[in-house]
Amino acid sequence: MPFDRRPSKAVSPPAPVPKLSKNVEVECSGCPIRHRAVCARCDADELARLEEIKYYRTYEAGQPIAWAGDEMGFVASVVRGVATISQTMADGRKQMVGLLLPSDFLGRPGRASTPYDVTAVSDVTLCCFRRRPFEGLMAATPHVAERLLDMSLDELDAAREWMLVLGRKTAREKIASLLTIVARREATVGLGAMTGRINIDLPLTREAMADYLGLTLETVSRQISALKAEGVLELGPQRRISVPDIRRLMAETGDDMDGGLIA
Amino acid sequence: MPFDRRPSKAVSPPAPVPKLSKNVEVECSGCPIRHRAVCARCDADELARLEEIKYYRTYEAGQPIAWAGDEMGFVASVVRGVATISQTMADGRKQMVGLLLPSDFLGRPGRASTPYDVTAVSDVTLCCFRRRPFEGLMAATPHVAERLLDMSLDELDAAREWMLVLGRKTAREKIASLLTIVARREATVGLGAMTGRINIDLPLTREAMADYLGLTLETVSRQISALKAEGVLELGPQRRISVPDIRRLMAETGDDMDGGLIA
DNA sequence: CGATTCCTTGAGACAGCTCAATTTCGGTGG
DNA sequence: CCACCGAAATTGAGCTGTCTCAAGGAATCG
Repeated sequence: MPFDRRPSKAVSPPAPVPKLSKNVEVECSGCPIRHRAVCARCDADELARLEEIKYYRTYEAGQPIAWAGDEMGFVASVVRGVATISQTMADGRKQMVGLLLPSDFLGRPGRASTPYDVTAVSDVTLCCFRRRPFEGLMAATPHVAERLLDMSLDELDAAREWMLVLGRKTAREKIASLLTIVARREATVGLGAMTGRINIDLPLTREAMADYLGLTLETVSRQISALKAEGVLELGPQRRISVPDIRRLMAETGDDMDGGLIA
Repeated sequence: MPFDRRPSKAVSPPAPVPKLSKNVEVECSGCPIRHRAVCARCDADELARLEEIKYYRTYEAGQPIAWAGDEMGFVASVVRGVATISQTMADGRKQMVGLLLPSDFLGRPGRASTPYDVTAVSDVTLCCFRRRPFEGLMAATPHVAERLLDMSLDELDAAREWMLVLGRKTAREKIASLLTIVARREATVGLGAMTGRINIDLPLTREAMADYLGLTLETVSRQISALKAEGVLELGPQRRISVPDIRRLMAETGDDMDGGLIA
């Protein structure tokens, strides 16, 4: 059953009716990404106005969220799940250019159509805001725009870090970098420090990793096998990866990891 | 001989006296990047406040503007010249992650130190704003922050386009992509349309291009020689490149260039 | 003009790609 | 619960685009 929106209020017909899913989380206050998403700095008043224009939408693993060139009537925060942002060339070569994890922002205010394919990798829940009202809200209240600027600059840094990975690192270093980055991100968000054993839950197929790293899936597989053979990582079922000693993995990234957050 | 500036106007003392260079351009109204830089949307009032905290600084070709890890007391707009943003790995591998052309913004409000090396490639003039006052101004007036968000999102798009280049394109396609991007940018800014013969003034050495493209300088040289041999481009003195037919070059980028701005 | 820096070109090596064959995994229905 | 199926992953063998190492040549600048 789709979440039901406030049942009162004779539904204003222009609103696009999303046809999805059972979850009915409406309270921002209880939202798992409340303090990390684009709404992080909103005060009660701003939150209330966001709440008015927000709705949830879910996608199953593997489903497209948008194709390049699509009109996107909304922008959104990822509440849970993982999605990828990718570009495809005419002959099929594909490159992932972003990974959307919970609290990440999707879409660009002021632009109607995405230039990227966006795909749900695991089951994904989005907290969507219709674009127009969101843009109005951005103009009216400073905190959303401020936060979005900060998040965008973080993304730009991430993209630049990734450019180094793509342009200059070996296959092995690329794999280690991907896993380290995801591990770091998971450590930051939730539980666990960047030390000792770490479990990485990265629901990407070998092919998806390859598209991320600018490699072929065979090369990804070979490198992972090699790292496993050397004991740097262990493979569980369900694409689960366990890293006995995160520092050994980080040592394989090629980065100067002195300036690390190592205990 | 460098441009000489209006010699008049007793300098207002509070401005930090840049110890550089003879040029003293003070009027925003006559600024060549007035309508494209971070100040583009400022009204007269906001501009006046910017004018109070701004000062010019110049760097000669080849000089470093900042090293990774440096404290940066200012943020800045590039007024003229070209600078590169790059990252270097411990073992010397280097990757450019950004190209700063006139009107581009340098630095991140809210952060004291750069994570990147920034280098002047040609003689560069920056319009600098001391960081603290600039941050204050951003909080106080909406137009600067708005414009900066837009510019950052454009940069993010550019970075993502670059990720495709780095991850999935062949050496030849990389060269063609770099030249096309610069040509497009030059066409947008100034003179010339994206059609017919185009002159590209890209003051990058082969090595710098290689660092940009994730290649070696030898491969860059070979590919450029090949394109020249095929008549796709002509090499002048001073690193000047002339493209007889821009569409032939664009056809080599691997992009689907249907959606082009081709006449 | 020398000296330096940048560019070009060649020849051989190698990392990662391509093509191809199994094997393992995860689900599904009998 | 097991047999089966398709998708994903692994592994092998040979190929190739780019890198590495090396030697000249062309600019540019005191």
